Amino acid sequence: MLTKREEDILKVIIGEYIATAAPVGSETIARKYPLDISPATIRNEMAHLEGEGYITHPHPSAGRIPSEKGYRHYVETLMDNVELSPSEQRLIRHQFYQVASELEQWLGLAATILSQLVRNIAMVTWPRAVKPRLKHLELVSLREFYALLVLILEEARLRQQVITLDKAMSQEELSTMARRLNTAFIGLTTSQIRGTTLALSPVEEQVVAALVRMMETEEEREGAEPYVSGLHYILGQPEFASAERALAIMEVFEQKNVLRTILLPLPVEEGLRVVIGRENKEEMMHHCTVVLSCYGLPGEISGVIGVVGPIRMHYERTVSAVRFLSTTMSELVSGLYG
Amino acid sequence: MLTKREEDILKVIIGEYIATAAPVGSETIARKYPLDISPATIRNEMAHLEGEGYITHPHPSAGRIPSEKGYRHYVETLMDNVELSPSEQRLIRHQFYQVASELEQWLGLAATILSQLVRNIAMVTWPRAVKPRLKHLELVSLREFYALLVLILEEARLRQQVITLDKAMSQEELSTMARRLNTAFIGLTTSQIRGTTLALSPVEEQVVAALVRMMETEEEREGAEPYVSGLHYILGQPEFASAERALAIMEVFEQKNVLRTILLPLPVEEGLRVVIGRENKEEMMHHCTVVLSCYGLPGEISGVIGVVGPIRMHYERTVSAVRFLSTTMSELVSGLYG
DNA sequence: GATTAGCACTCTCAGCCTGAGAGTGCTAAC
DNA sequence: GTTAGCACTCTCAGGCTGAGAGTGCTAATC
Repeated sequence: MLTKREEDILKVIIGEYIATAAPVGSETIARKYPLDISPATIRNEMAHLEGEGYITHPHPSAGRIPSEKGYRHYVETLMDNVELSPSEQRLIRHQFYQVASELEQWLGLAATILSQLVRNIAMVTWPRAVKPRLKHLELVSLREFYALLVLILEEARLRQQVITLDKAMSQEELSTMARRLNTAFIGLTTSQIRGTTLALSPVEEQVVAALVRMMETEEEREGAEPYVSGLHYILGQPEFASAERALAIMEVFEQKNVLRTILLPLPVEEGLRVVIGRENKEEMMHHCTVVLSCYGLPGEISGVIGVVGPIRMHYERTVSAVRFLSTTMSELVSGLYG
Repeated sequence: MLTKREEDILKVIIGEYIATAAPVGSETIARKYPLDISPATIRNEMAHLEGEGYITHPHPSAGRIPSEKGYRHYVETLMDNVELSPSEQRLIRHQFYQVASELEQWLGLAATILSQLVRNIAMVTWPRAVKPRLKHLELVSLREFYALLVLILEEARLRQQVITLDKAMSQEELSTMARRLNTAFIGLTTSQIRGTTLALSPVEEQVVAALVRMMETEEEREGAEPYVSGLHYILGQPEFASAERALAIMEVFEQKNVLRTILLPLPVEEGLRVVIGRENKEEMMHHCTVVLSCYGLPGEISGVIGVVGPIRMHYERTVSAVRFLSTTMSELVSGLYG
């Protein structure tokens, strides 16, 4: 167990280290913070903190830096729970109301705003219903034997595909077919559509096959690529200046499949989660901290919003920014589908 | 004017420098390439090449490196005009035929393939018709007073927007309205739609206003964000290892508006263009070379495909890769809209 | 007259050393 | 329990040095 004073010192060390990126010495603490104890006492306490594993030495004569255990303790108990300033909150809300009320726009905007707020990489996934349901389908004639099949799913998501037809069909005929299929399939999930018994012409069968295939693809993929913003911030961080680690991060963000492993650890419950350094499953992310939160309508339709940055990140600000944007996005989403 | 032998030497210097990123000395040239002249002679020739501005010294006792003028000369006259190997060509074509025949998929795939081929950043814009024309519109009821307006434009592009309605309308009523508007507006450009005299109900007027606004936005924006792939390659290049220049490039690619200045210099004629270093308008790009090509159906519907990398890039390979992919994309696009 | 060998000269770069600076841990005194 | 004092350790920037690479010039050669 740590004493109150040890916790104070740990908090100061982490605060200083986050701000300066340099090891923190006992002298510095005594000078900058009014703890009213001498450097020597602080040194004794630090020796204990080190024994408990909350801080370490990069080398014998350097100051102390927080260990991952230290950060974890900080995030869970030490950290103040601040909020974004009212003026920032107003500004952000304003930005959302300025763009068209389209989900796609909001997602991009949320990623941009968040990355600027925390000066790190931000990412936002599409909110996903548990199973895609067909809301509407449309067939548009492109030219003989070719038509564009457009699906509108719940959550106002569009999917399109060019399909080949067995016989030439006019726009009239296509529209009639679309109306018939709409009546039959509206509001259904993939498996329900497959279960429907409906007398289909050969051409209709083709269309339904394509439809089912598209919806299955939709079910399978763990969401389309998330919106990512602020990749360049990683290059400004001293711990990634060497280009080598930065390269690793960039590769993670360019290989879409790896991204999944970052976003996966969040159970679909509400609340916010901080994954520090080696707590990440993906080895490439061992030098990063991820702050994630779900947004949307829990149980119905929800996505993930989060930040990726170096372990030495400004946790208070990051957590408050992620929390605020996740709340804002939840409001927006529920406004659209509530 | 340069003599044949000087051109040979220049070509060797550029080839060596591209391969090794290190200044090239007279000894190296004599040893590695069978020009059958001594280092001393090569030195004399190099002095002349330097006088003419084709190469420079980083410092007095280093070898020579090509100047931008040298690269330009290389690209225009010296460089061999190679093609991708038949097996590579086959592989690429195969990859295109494997994905669904959707433009969106092709664009992403083209960017990915190109960036892997040249190990640099690749980008592909949407192909754009000169003026967007309405192909089909659709109205889907979301809930009372809210509807989703879906536009399908030529080139199979979808746009959607949630609109607010003055009075509650059922899906039936919306479909009827959509049919009426389709009949009136099909195949028209924005200005033609505005010019149409048609008796409209207040609600219809709302929809048309939204429709016109969406199409205008479409006209204005110089294409949606291009597909970009391979950002991480820039970090592997020795000239960008310092993280500082890499940062500049990353910022260019994250601020979408700046991207326009990279893609703008290409006149909408056919053919390929190489923009070397300071030839770029954008100052941030002064350390980069951009290789661009139009693709599509000239005059009707065309986009841009290209590569961004350090000035010291493998020009032969880059040019051949961009050329091949632009041809392939042209074929695919014309297959869809020819 | 073009080419080349020889050589002095210049500059970079890695490696080494050094002293200043920062910080610790221990001990003994308060 | 706290603190002053001090010896000790380690890093880091700066200066120095020798090896290495490459040039440009000159004089000899083809």
